[in-house]
Amino acid sequence: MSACEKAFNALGDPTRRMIFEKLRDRPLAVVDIADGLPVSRPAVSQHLKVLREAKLISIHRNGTKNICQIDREGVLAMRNYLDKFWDDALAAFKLTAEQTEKEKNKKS
Amino acid sequence: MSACEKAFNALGDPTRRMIFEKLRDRPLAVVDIADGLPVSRPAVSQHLKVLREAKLISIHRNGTKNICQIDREGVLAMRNYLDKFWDDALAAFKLTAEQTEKEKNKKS
DNA sequence: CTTAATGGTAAGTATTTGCTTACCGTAAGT
DNA sequence: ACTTACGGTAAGCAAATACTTACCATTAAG
Repeated sequence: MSACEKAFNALGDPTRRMIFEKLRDRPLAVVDIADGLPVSRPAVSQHLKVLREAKLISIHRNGTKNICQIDREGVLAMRNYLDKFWDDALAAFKLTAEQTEKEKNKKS
Repeated sequence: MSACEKAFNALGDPTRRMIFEKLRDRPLAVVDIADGLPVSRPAVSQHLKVLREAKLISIHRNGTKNICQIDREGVLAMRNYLDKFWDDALAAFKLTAEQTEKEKNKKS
C-alpha cells in the first residue's frame, strides 16, 4: 500500500479528520486531543496510530506526554497526488477533444 | 456535510480509488468501469453514486450508456483544502517558533 | 415486436472498522 | 516508596458499509 493510499484511507474517517484539524493549529498531547472529542481516549490512540502510519502526523515523547504534530510528508504526498491527477486528467481531456475534432473534420 | 468531507469519505475506499483512477485517462461507461475490477457491476454502480455525490465524477446518459468522467469541482475542492491546510499549519508552526524564541530571550 | 445491452435499485449477508472497558507500563511529583 | 498522570494494547461489541443476487426499467438493434 502506497503512502498516499494510506493517507486517503486515514482521512476517510470523520473522527480522524477532527483530530487532524485539531493539530493544524498547534502540536498537542494525546490527552488534549481526546479532550472535547466525542470518543474515548483509547479510541483517539487508535486513530493516532493510523494517522502516524499514513505519515500525516508524527509523535515524539516529552516526559510522560506523547506530543503529536502534523507531518508534512503525508500532507504533501496527497497534495502532489491531486496536483498530478488533475494535470493528467486535463491532458487526457484535451487529447480526446482534439481527436473528436479530427473525426469531425474527416466527416465533413 | 461539506463537499470536501464527502470527497475525503469517497476516496477513503480502495475500490472507489480504482474507479477514480480509471476515469483519469478517459470517460468510461459503467460497464467498462466494472470490467477488470474485482467487484460486480452493481457494486460499481453504488460506488459511482458516492463519487458523484462527492462531486468527484459527473455522469451523463448517451443512449443506453451512462458515461462517467472526472468532475473538476470535487478534485479542486480537495486540492484547495490541502493547500489551505498546509498554509495554515505552516503559519501556526512559525508563530509557535517565534513565541518559544521570545521565551528563551526572556529567560536569558 | 422481440431481443440484447446497459445499468439502477432493493434486500440480505458478511466483512470491516470504530468504539468501549479493562488492564498494564512508564514517568513525574509528593 | 507511593501516588498520580499519561497513554498504549487487547478483547469484545456494535454499527457501518461493501458486496452479492435478483429484479426491473430503458434504449437500441434485429
